[in-house]
Amino acid sequence: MPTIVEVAEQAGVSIKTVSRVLNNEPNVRPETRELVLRVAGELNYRPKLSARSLAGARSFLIGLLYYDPSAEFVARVQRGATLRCREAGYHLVVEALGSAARDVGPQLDHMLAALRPDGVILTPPICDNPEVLAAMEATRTPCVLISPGHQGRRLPHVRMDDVHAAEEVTNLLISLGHRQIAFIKGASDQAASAWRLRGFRQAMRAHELEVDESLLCQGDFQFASGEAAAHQLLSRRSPPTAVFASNDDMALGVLAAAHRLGVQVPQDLSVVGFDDSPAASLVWPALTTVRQPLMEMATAAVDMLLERGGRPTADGVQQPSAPRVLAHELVVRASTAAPAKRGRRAPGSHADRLA
Amino acid sequence: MPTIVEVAEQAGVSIKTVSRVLNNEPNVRPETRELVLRVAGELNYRPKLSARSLAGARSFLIGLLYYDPSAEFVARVQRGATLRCREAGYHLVVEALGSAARDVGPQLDHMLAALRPDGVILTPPICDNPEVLAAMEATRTPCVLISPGHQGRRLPHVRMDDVHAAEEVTNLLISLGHRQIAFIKGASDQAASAWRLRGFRQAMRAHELEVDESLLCQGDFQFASGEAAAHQLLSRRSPPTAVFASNDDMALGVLAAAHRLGVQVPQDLSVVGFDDSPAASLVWPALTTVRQPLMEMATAAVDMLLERGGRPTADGVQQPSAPRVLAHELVVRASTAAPAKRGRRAPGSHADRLA
DNA sequence: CTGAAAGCGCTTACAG
DNA sequence: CTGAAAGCGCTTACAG
Repeated sequence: MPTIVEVAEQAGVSIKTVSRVLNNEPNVRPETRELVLRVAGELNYRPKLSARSLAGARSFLIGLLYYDPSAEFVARVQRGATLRCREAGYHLVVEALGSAARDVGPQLDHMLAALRPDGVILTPPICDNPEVLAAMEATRTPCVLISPGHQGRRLPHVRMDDVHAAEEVTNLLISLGHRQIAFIKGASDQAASAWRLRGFRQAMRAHELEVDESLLCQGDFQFASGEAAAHQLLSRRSPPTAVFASNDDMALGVLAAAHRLGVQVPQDLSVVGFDDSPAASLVWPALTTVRQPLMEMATAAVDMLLERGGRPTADGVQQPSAPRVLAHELVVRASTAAPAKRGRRAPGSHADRLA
Repeated sequence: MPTIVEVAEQAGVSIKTVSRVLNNEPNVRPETRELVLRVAGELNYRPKLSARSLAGARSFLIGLLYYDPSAEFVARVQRGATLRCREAGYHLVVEALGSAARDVGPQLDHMLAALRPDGVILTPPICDNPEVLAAMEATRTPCVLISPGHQGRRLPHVRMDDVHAAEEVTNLLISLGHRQIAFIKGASDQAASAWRLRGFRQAMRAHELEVDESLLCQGDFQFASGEAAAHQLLSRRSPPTAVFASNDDMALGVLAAAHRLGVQVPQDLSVVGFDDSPAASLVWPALTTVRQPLMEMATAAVDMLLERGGRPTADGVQQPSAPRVLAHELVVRASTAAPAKRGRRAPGSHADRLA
């Protein structure tokens, strides 16, 4: 493998000039630049990362830290991050943090000290882990959080608007004619759960519909909790005509329960999820849901990191990047429809008055 | 951040001795070793990877290359690989190769030249890409392939026994009493498709059952192809009582088609998939399928890489590691059952004679 | 616009 | 069992 010395010799310049050309620094005569570029190309020269990293201030490494999120989540984030990294000449080092939240700090310290990444991307739920956040600050490693909860919102982050998305979902159901809408909450320790519930409530209020608190079920983002909630909801005297589950896995549980109970979806029951997981389009009927712009969020995160990590601004001040909120997409599929005319609504219910 | 010099000064030894201790080299007095370890611990010293990499022969980096496999596949492989890497003091650099198979070579060259990973893990389908394999050989980078097709089987690799797994699936159906078993093939350009089909044929032959070639459908591993195949199969005069789809996505398609046509699963039709994707346990009825030991395959791959990358053997010869075949698991769930007694079998069929 | 020197923080060969 | 020297392949700060 050729080194910078060989390129310099072949081109008849100093290694410093080669370095300047390869790093796109100014103050090189166009002809010199071209010459160096040509020689480097001929020799198929690639600067060695470890040498650049040791000599310079950058490591050209971005860390991606995660712990047990859904496979789909990691995969999408990762794809966005690796693509953007490659464009910028960076590389992505991933680290799946061990399950024991206890020793997450040491694990991180080790990784940061050994690798000295120029930035780190943190995904839920570890982007809300105080120990992780503390380790990042202690080592002064720039980081960007993806979809953080309340904890992380004071740090640079990129997210979507969960509240607004949940409003849109609710509006869709209302516009189809649904009034008895059940809502299955997500895990209570995740911020997204609260935001999605808030969106649901806001949309209902905006349409002057009262939220029937008995139609609010506690779930935990798992399939089984959606299934259990649906069993309970569908065996009521006056079952809801629509169920808004806080994520797709729970919505799939609702679907399974409906199948088992002989409740037709979407004729007898509309079902909506959240996430647009792969399974959402693989089940029958395909699930109406919300697509998170995960790839876009990841590329934005890399951009934010590189902006920070790049040359300091003219005035030498590093502005902490402002949060970015990316657009989501309501994906309407086959699991939603207008409620059947001859519903089994309870007489005198709020819904009846509206109908 | 402390450097090796500071540790050496504090401990009153040379940096070479510190280096020896940290690398677990022999020829250090136990007391000296302990002293250095204590000082290093107090200073919270971590050797910088770029310096070790530049000075030494190892980069402590393992590359994981993939291109567009299922999210679940990457996630499982990656989790196994990162965990094992951490244990060994290594780090995992992932690279999602661009979609254009054309410039995969240059992308790889760049990555290998810049990073100089001590080894690379290749996943399907790029572990069968001749250009990729050529780039690996050209740079003499050790690599281990995960589940390669015929192309890659001459290189070090780790895989499961697809043929045997498919036999087991088929045996299960036969033992339940099925005789009219349909098989949906996978994408014809993937080796796993052929292996799974072979397992099916072998099991049928072992039970002296004839394979009805009209019950063999061409699929492509996608949901839609399974759905289409099922529509065709279920509208036959004498529909099969069981369908063996070469992967879960197609099996989910079969499930969807069955639902739509009012065919009860598993009462009227048993359905089996392959992969144990997350959706497999999220649909109703939950899918009987085969779980690939992906995490285990990944840790084995890292082990094989580290063995090669480690100190050369006593005789200085680097033995190419032998392939490793890891155990899979047949996961029996709710989508399989004995066929209904009053089947709609065609009179005089082979199945009738056996029944 | 260009270059000679020093140095990043380790490991490698070598010497004792 | 231990260490002084050289060097890995780049970038940084400086000088011209």
